[in-house]
Amino acid sequence: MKTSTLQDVARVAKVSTATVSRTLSNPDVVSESTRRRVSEAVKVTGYRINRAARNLRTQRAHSVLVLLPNLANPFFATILEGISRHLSQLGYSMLIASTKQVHDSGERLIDYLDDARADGMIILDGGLAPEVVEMLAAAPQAKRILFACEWVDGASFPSVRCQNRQGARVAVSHLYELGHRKIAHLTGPEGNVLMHTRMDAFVLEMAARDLELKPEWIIPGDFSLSAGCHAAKAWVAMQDRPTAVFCASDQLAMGFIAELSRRDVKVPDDVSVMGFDDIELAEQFIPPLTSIRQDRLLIGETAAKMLMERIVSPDVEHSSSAAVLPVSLVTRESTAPLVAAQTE
Amino acid sequence: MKTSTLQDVARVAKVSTATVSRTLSNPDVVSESTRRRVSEAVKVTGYRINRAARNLRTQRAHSVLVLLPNLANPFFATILEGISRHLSQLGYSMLIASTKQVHDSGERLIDYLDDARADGMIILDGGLAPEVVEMLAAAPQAKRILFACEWVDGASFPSVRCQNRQGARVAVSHLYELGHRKIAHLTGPEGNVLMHTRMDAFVLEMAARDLELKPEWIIPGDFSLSAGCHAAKAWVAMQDRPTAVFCASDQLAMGFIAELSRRDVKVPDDVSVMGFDDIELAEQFIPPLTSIRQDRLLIGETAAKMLMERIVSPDVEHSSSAAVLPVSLVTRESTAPLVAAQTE
DNA sequence: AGCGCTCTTGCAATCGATTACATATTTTCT
DNA sequence: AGAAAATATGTAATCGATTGCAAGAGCGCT
Repeated sequence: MKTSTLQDVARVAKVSTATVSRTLSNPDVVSESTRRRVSEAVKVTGYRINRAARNLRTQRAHSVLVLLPNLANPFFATILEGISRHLSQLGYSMLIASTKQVHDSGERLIDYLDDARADGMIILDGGLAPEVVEMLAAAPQAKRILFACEWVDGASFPSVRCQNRQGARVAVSHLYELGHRKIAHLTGPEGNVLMHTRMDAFVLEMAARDLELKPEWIIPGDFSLSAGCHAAKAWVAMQDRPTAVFCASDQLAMGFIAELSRRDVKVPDDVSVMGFDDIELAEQFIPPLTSIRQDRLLIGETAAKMLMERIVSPDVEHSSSAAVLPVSLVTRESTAPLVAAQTE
Repeated sequence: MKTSTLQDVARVAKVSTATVSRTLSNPDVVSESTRRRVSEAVKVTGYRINRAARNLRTQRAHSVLVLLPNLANPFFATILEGISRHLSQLGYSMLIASTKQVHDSGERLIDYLDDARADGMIILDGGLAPEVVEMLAAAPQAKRILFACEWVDGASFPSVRCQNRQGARVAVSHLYELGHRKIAHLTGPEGNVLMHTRMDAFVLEMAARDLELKPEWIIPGDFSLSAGCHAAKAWVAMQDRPTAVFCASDQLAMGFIAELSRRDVKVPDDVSVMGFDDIELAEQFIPPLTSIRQDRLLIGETAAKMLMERIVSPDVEHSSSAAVLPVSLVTRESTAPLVAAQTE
């Protein structure tokens, strides 16, 4: 009933435990005949390696911690899927925790790396407290930490991100080509790197095209549906209304459109709206949402890949410290050419 | 730079490693004075326990595997949050894998329990292949497996679920009280336990109220948005249209409403629609969705709690083998009283 | 035959914590 | 005072796999 150990296999195969271990982890060094005997013995005994023992001996946890701001945000699910896919290929497991929870429990993040629970860490939260970031950066394990999606300006951790600036540029360009000249931007939360990056690129692109940009056309939000609703009220109240709104997230766009439709403002007839992220729901929304697509599966896989490279060979110099993944415009029905009626 | 071990602490505190270990895990048995000396030494050395070593010695992984059908489904996020919350309180970690991925990688589920990677397993997927279920049930570790949300009929694993039948009854009752007599049910995927349970309870409740139920009013679906869209087409095509539709999930309801609105059918004016689950989005949807609420955080916490009890004391008889959590009706704007126009 | 080489294999130490058992010390009770 | 009980601490085995080192076997070459 008890699971069998290397010793059991060794006994059955009539070899030493060393030989069994080698057969399993490095088959080339053992002879053909013992290899067969051992394989047979493994089958007979139903041997499964004991990971706790291996982890202790090899000083590896064979798992990676993924840290999210908030587990309940569907945006992260596909990224996790990508991470998990790559990790399990390499025999690694994925541990999940939320920054909030870790913080509340009084645990220090670095402990996960310190106490042999995880070999590395993928952080999807750029909003860590500065003292936490500093502590991580100073730790000897800092090389096994990687940021994905979000990042911390000034810190030197490797990261995976999408072309946020390019996304904002493409968005403006798309709306411009539809004839829009008065374009607003509904932003993410103050202090968030993505919010700043996207807003910054938006402002620059507007300027590059010589488009007027009234201060009130930068509407502060926070990526959430309800912020989108609030923004809709602000938009309605403007005397000089933009004819198109570029939202920093799909959720914002959905909230914005939902509130407008409650007030009988039609999208895209009365105003064009686009989002960012291209979450699953964007396609099903009414109207289907024009958005900037991020390949979240690829983000996850790339993050896992980069991190694992650094874990497996900590000493080699790793080329790129930031992978920037492409975004693309997905045109759907929430944006439309400017019509005369709107400009009146 | 190397992390310090029990030995280091023992040396500094001038006691044996045994004493240090006791001080940390069972402080009551050591004297006040050594306790202080050890605590001091722990602080000085910056000691962190090595979990791999402890896991090996105690034969515990101090982690639990959570198995989902699909990581990308936002429905599970809150449940995970609940599980993780409870686990981390007890110093346990949460490992995540998707059934599909495990299957594709050729790994056997039971291996996670066998090889000291996890002490227990919470399965959120009732659709496991029968041979997999059988294998799990036959394993000596079967007592450390628990199902949540979904379950497998006939298998004897403990489980956590919500009052699915009660939910269906409350739904019919709600629509009935609004005056509806012709009520359709849009189901989940064929073969899914939730689908069958909810449909079954729906049919019984309709019969109990002596309401007519045409076969075509049971519309097959699969919990997804797009199935909802298809169902809407079916509804439009009916000669004798139900005035209310009870959907087996919120996503179904949203897809259903979205497609109707494309065809200028108004909800709730022309037809009342309600969902099941009360996902975050239900409230933001247009119109805000009437639904049957499941407390997903509680489901997660309860599942973790029940499983941990069984892991910590495997020998005591555990009272309830199935926790059934309450559901509640959340009335919003997608359901309305029947009006004369609809009956024509 | 004897030497050196390669290829296999075994011995035994090791990773770092836990804990049964033994021992030393103090307290309690008659 | 002396025995018994209670308390505190140390000794050393143990969990199960990995791996440096040494040794044996087999081979070719001079």
